[in-house]
Amino acid sequence: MMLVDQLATTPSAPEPSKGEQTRALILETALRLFKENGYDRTTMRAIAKEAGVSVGNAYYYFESKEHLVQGFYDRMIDLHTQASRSILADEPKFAIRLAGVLDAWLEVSQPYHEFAAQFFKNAADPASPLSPFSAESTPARDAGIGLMRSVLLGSTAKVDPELREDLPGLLWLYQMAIVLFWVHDKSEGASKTRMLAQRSAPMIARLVTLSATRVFRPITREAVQLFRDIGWFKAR
Amino acid sequence: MMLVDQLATTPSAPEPSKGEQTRALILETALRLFKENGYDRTTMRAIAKEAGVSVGNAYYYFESKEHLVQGFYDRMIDLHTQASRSILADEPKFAIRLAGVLDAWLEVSQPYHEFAAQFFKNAADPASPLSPFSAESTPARDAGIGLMRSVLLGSTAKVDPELREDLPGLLWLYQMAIVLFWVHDKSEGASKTRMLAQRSAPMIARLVTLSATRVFRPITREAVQLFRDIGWFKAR
DNA sequence: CCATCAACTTGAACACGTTCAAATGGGGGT
DNA sequence: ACCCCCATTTGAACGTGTTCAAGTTGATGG
Repeated sequence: MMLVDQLATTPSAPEPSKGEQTRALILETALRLFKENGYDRTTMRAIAKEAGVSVGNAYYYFESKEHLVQGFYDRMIDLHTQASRSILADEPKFAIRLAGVLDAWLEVSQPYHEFAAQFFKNAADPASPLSPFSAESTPARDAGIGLMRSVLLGSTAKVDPELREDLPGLLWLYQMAIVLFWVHDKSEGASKTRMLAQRSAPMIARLVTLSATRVFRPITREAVQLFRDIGWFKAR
Repeated sequence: MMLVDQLATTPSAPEPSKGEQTRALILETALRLFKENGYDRTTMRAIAKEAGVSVGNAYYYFESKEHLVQGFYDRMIDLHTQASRSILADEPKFAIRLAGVLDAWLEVSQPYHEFAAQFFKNAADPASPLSPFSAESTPARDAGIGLMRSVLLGSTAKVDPELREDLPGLLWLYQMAIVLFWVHDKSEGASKTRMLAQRSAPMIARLVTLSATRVFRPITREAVQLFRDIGWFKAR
């Protein structure tokens, strides 16, 4: 009853059924404990106990401990999109838009650096639902690619039309590379990753504009064709 | 006293002490079971039982299940180096040398594809000794970079001198990207990865030669400087 | 020949993620 | 009021990687 009030903060608040309440309670508890104590040190038993339910109940709503992290993913994407809004609205230059979006990501992710590093191994497992390349991550991946699409579309950059459609997917891959570096980055405040993002973004931007020039178009198209042939842009 | 004898064992002088025998027995058994049944499905109890020792005994010689995989790494590097020997001896063109070495890697790794995919999550964990970026993997990493160095040095390619020293480290990174793709590759015989390697290698080669041209030198140097500034070539 | 000591070996015990047969409970049909 | 159904909930039990106090062994010095 009290819980209804607590959880009725959803924007549209459609149906806070009993099950949904329990599910939300477990998820909230899990994310809080993950942030407080880290992923590895947070046991399913602790989550259940803290949420006031049984272990089995947590497994009734979430297939595994990893699946609990999907909720974290969704939240991060939300925060990232929100944090990117202003730069995407105001800035016309592609390089700055790109750098801004990357910086926004680092900003919202910073508090979860340790947590992220801990469960990253699961995310890298090809068989894990947490892998950014997995079918389960399709929504998250599409959201990320969509963000890169608006980085491109809202800019004044001239791009080879052949590349235009597939570029967001490649930019997302570029972002994943930066995330990979970030996870391994132990510098204070991830300053190395920030440097990497701020200085590599203009270089990427230069490559993108170069792709439209006569000399480079063949090379560009060869690369894009290769990505297509290995199924990079296909359903995953 | 006894330790002196035990540790004074030169590479060629065999000193099959009791401990070393047990250690080798456990390692051999583990690698065989890994290959036969996969990493996850091979339990420490099974390894111990098959080797005719106790579980605790296995932990006396290997810190963890993951540490057993270091032996696998070492073996792979050995096989890879050996499989690359002929192409490195005969072929002068950089692109073909690079593609050949990548193909050699795929060839020797193929039988372990499933096994590799299963423990790859551990390898991606920044905290794991199995991470290719970890301190424990320094010998393996150096061997890999060394192989790329001989790909470069034995070729006729002209490279910006500024880049020449650091290029092997970047080529190794390129190889890691291909390995990452390979781990996720579910196509028959990893045909997609083979395609990726065979077609991307010449493109990399073209980029490398372009790096020496007047137009590209500034861009090249900017990129190399960035890698240096984020500590890519530094001790890890 | 014995005592000693460190290298080696043991297997029960621990904490974890996960499973599942059984219990619970509330809402709808009669 | 009753009963049934099924979503929900329970917690003991399983298999795993890992730990550790205790035991065994074999060489060494007396």
